[in-house]
Amino acid sequence: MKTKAKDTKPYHHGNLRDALLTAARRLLETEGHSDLSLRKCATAVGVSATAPQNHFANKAALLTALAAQGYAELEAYMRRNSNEAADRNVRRQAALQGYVAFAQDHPALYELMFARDRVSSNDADLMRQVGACFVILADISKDFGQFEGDPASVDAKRQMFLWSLVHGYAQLLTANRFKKDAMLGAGILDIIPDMLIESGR
Amino acid sequence: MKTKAKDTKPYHHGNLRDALLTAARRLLETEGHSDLSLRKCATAVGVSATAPQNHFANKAALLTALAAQGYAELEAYMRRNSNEAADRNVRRQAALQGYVAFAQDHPALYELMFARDRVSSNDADLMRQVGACFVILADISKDFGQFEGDPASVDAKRQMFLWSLVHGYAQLLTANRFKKDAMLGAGILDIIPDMLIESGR
DNA sequence: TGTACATCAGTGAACGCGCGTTCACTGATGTAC
DNA sequence: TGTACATCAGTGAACGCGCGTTCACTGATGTAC
Repeated sequence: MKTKAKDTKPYHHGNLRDALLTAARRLLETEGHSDLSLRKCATAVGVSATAPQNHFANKAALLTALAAQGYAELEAYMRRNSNEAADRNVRRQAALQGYVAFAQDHPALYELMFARDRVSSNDADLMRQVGACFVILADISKDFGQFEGDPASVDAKRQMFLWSLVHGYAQLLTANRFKKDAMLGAGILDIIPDMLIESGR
Repeated sequence: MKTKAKDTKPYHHGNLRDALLTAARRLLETEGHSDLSLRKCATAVGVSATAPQNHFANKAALLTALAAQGYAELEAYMRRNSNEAADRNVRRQAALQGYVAFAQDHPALYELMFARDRVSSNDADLMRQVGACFVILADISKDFGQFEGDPASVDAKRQMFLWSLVHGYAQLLTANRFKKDAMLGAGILDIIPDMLIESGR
């Protein structure tokens, strides 16, 4: 950024990759996934239609980067109201509420993150960010609920249970599928059966 | 269908609407949602590009009809291994397994059915089919799990809990998000904590 | 410290493609009399 | 029972649009000597 600070637009953008991602996120949330195009992102940033090619090979690459960014933020949301020193029960509640809050704040991005075949799921950066979220999930699943089987499969079932529950809740909530009045006030913690809360401490 | 059974193609198709829906379903599952177009459906059926307009105003109308069809089938899957005379515990297990089986058999359609903003969700037929599925959900949620609150909100929480769990499981499963070996053998019934099964009978 | 030059990150015109949609039309069907 | 005619469900050429992508190019940056 050592270009002279005139008001003439510099030839090189400086941080086009990030600018494109930001524009893509905005378009994703405002126009929806299927109306998102590389050209629109380029135009939004004020750059020619071909400029994005220097940073993203194609639309899938941009969506993949977007999803990776999403998982990084999801992790931050899950961590934002607790820390490693806190009781696991506190960590679990905070992580679940953060998870749902993320989905509510970025519903289109959240949908993209869990869509089939829209993102190249073997991307290294994406896998890393997904892994970081899974670490939290594994942590808050420990000792939660009773299941049958050997230790490894009990662990797996705990993770699947909690992840399915919070993911399903987040998606049904953001897709506006909870219609009944009595549903509207119920948060993620409210729909976990009491007995699990007792035994999960 | 009183056209003479020559091998010359009749001018009128006879059942173009259904034929288009069938073609659309095949394209949806094989090519993915974003590559589905009215023109492709028309071509697949062997009809001109403008013929579909007589039956579907636009792509959204076709997708909506597709989703409605999906909910009707989901209901059939949920009912297929039990009947109203069976014990509620049997009905619940059968419905949950049927639900997941449907998602596995038609993953792209299932994703469409729960996507945000791809379908006109105020469509009367669609709402009716969704309602029929919800009736089953409400039935199998009765007396399942303990929650706090007045009866109406306890009912709502039970439904939200079970729906979130099975929807999340179905979606994570079909999106191939269960990666660990120990996860692969665990079905929807395996990830419900034992204590709920005991008390839910 | 200067200069030459390779590399990087942009431009802008042009392309072919598939899309939904319009338009004037035509063949088949159903109905009134 | 026949006929006239309205309506329905299709055809096929044409359109404008936005898309990703190509191509030759150019301005800015970084580096070797």
